[in-house]
Amino acid sequence: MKKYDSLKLENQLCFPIYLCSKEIIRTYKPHLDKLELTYTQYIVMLYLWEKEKTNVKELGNKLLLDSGTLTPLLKKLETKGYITRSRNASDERNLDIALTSKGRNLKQKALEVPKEMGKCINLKEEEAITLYKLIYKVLKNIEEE
Amino acid sequence: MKKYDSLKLENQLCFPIYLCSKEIIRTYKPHLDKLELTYTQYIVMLYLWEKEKTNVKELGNKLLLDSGTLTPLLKKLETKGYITRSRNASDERNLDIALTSKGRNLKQKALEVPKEMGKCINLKEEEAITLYKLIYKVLKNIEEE
DNA sequence: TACAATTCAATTGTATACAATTTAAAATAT
DNA sequence: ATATTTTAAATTGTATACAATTGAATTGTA
Repeated sequence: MKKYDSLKLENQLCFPIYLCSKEIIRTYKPHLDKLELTYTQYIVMLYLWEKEKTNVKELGNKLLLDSGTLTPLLKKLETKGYITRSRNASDERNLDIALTSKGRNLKQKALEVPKEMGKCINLKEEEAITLYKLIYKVLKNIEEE
Repeated sequence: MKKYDSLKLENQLCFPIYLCSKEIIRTYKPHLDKLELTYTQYIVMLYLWEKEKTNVKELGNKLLLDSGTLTPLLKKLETKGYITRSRNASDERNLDIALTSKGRNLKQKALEVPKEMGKCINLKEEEAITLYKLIYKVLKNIEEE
């Protein structure tokens, strides 16, 4: 009889998730190159395309990134002309981030990206939903720790 | 009727996987600190605890890391005394990696890590298996691309 | 055999990631 | 009102990640 070692499976669950994250990001690269965005810059833009405005603190909470990562990244997006960075008038500690029209226009080109990526990931809709739910369950469980 | 936008889901599948990978690695940190290992160093050690010996090329293929990442990381593991690095005698292009006795002994301490991590991830065995299979399916689909 | 092509680790350069510290601003307490 | 504490972004330092190049060793080929 084959013994099922759940401890080993749990041990190894992180590794394929880690590989999967890296591989999906690698697959994004050629598509994002066309937009002059890295993956992390892309998820910042995704958030801005939804919200139009944000600030560093909110972005850090949503993307789980700290200012050490965001500060240089946002400066690059500013240099590319996709966003503006400005101190909030009523609380100078906060740095407001807003889309420029150039950044807003980029959304049209970006619409092709999820289409191409869906083809690569290539799961049935039902499988994608199951995976999505399980990943969020793990995130929730870790958060509650 | 609620319209289900599969394109949007596919678009967003990468983001939770990316978050999940980061969060699991963050959760590993306090446990791995006890072993003086980072997460990437830990997965190298996991591979060595199974195989005892390897080389940079094989490690790169298994962990999907290139020499730019592995070379400095392996030098650190050598400095800690967990591995040896030596040119292969029959083909000097290859760098052999082997466990030291100190590295081998570390495995005993490391046995606690997956136990603690299983508690954090906290999925039912059936859910963990489903997640594991779906993640590997995505990896396989991307590889075939 | 000599020379071209290939292979592999190391190096260089850019971009995350995050812990820890610093600095400035705002909120709170005395 | 001033001092203390808290908050937020920036900075510093360490560690991945990976593309592109380099250099040494090996293989394939004319």
